[in-house]
Amino acid sequence: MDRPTAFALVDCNNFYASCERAFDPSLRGRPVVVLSNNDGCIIARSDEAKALGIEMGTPYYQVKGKLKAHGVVVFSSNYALYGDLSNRVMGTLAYAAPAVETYSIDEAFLGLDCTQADPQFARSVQRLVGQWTHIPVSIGIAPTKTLSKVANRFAKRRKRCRGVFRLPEEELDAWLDRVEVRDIWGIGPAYTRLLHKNRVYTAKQLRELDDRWVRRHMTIVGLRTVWELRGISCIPLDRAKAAKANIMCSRSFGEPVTEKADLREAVATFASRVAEKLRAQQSVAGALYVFVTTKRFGPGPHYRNHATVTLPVPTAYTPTLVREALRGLDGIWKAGIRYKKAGVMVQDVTPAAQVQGDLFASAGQAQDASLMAVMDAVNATYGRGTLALASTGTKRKDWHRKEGHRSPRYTTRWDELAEVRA
DNA sequence: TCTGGGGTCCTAGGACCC
DNA sequence: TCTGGGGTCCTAGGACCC
Repeated sequence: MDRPTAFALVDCNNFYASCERAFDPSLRGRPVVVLSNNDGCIIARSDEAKALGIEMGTPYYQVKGKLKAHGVVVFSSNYALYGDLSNRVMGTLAYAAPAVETYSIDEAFLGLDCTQADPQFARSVQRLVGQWTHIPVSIGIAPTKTLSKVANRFAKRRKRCRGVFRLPEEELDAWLDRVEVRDIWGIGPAYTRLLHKNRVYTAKQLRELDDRWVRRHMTIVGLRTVWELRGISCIPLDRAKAAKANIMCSRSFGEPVTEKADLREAVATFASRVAEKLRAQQSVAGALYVFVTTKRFGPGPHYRNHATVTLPVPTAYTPTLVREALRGLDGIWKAGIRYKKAGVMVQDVTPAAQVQGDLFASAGQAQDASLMAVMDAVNATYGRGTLALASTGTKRKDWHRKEGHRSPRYTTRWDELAEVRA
């Protein structure tokens, strides 16, 4: 179904909170919130928690007392659980509908033909997901993806819709008049400011804007949004999820890190996690990026420093990625700084199949190695030059051209500690 | 004291080549 | 002496998403 006649956006309600609830029915009807990494801030709220006026993204410490006073059940996040339940929801959707695009951990677009573009069908999907996964979902139906997002908002907010809403094409103007521009998919804070400055406040006004003006000030992306609001589908259903072009693993630290050994351990962990993700999508990376930052809030100075390391050979081999990440870290680490966050990102990611030789096979061998074993290997080889790697033989077309950019062997770049605007 | 962790796409401008 | 233009690749930065 390349050209569906309509789209449905299926969105899990309060997903993380619903996941916790799916496993503990006694939580039904009670306010639930889920916290981010390090229990830093609130990233999910059940309806009951929302009703108490608890805002998304609020730092936990600011509302701790309030949560306690209202008997709110608080969870640290459990991404393994959420990922698992997400897979079950998506699996159910794939069973129920012919064309599914998994858009995020808690959202999917369905491509609908003319027999399915009605609330009846959506209701049956909603029921099935509820029965099979215990996750409540809302479904918005409309002629384009952007409008299905709008429809989904109404599905969620209008109680009598019970989570299903089809945007009536005949009355589009009247409905879009009630949608603020900031609530449109694709319109963020910067475009909201720009549009307000030009006295555009609603989706209806946005879709009446002149194409040339939109193109000039909001790029082609903004123009697509405007056309989609007019009911012209510009963003197709994308059923195959593409391999990631960048893969990152980063964390904020609960306590500031000042010891180099601690930072090395963290960066080694991030690099090995990245290597796992890389292998999971059958890819190898050509470069990696390491960064460290101080805290972002409160009085300065705030610093961010980073290094890019071009790998001699694209690889997904854990010890190599860990070693190179540590090499990058060594270039940017400075004593006497309280680091609050660090991360590793691999770039220039290509399918492993494009690189001949046994690079990928050898990567697999490291897959089950414990982090300690990896660290041992790293420590054994670190600073002694290269770890023995498979041949560089390759038939990749653009490889030889790119090869020119890869000399000398390590094109490591690191910047002086840069002050970040507070 | 305490503030998430991922990603994508587009554009402008400079380097370089012919 | 005068003085080109088209094309590609790369990078940084800005916008957005969940």
